[in-house]
Amino acid sequence: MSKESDIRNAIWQLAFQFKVSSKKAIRQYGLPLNGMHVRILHMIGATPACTAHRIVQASGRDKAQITRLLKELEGMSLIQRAPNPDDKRSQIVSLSGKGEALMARAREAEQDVVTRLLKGMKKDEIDTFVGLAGRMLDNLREE
Amino acid sequence: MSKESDIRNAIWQLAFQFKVSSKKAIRQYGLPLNGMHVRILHMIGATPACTAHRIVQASGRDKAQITRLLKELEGMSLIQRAPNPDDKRSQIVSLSGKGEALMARAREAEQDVVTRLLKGMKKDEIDTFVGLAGRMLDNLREE
DNA sequence: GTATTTGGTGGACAATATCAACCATATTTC
DNA sequence: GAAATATGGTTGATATTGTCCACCAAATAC
Repeated sequence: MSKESDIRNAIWQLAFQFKVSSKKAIRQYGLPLNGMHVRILHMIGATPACTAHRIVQASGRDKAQITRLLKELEGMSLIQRAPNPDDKRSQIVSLSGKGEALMARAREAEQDVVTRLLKGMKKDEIDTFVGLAGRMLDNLREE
Repeated sequence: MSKESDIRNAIWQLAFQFKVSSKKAIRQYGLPLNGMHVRILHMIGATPACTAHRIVQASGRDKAQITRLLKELEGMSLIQRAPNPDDKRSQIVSLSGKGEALMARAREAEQDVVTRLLKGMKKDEIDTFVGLAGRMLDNLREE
């Protein structure tokens, strides 16, 4: 198989299996969340004064998709919105107590997957991988 | 940011951007294919005596999904089916002339993306990346 | 032979992604 | 300051991708 299809395959397969494993782990923990929910909650938890726009930029997803996911999360009482003092068009979203609690468990579940993923990998190998992935990502983005 | 979210992010973002870029390239070439179509056509082209089951195994996707994609591809006259002499339940799928022609162009489009992806990367870095990704994939699969 | 497994199909539906129109506020331009 | 434009966000509509389940027919195991 050519080098091109190797790298293509590596990216697609790894991402797909990782998604499947993560989803399964989250479900085994009995958490009522799907993949995108978890990812967005992560970002909200990690970003101070997080707005929808910030999530759009960080995730690269369509803003309509983000709007809907946020609405769902709010409907599940996992996040709350507060007016943004800097811009009346937008709101600042943050995790609710329930959201924090759920994410604590989600982190455990995901940690299991990452641990499995990285089994037998040395620290510098992981760094190398993340570094190379970052460079590829930059290559695709700058355009 | 922690090492765990680094690797998670690296995988998700890289795969997402790669998918977006590939899709855009395919569309710019004016090809009436979406991501899964291209991936399956690749496999069919590369696999001698390719059956649906083989695609299911190689792709890791649900067999119902594969059935439908194959039906669509057959509807577009990009593939053809022939009886499998080894097993009357299954059929051997192969690219039609039209399918071959389309894939020749799709390969060009994807080649552009891979070239961009790998810009500035040394050959051994690419090998390292593919190797590490393969090990991670094995970790997730063996379970 | 019957029982079980396997390759494949179809229905139903959930999750994810895309595109365009639109509203309210912010920002720029003059 | 008013008009024009840009930005953050929402909604509708629709496409793509993924999942689960029941089922059929042929293959394999017993």
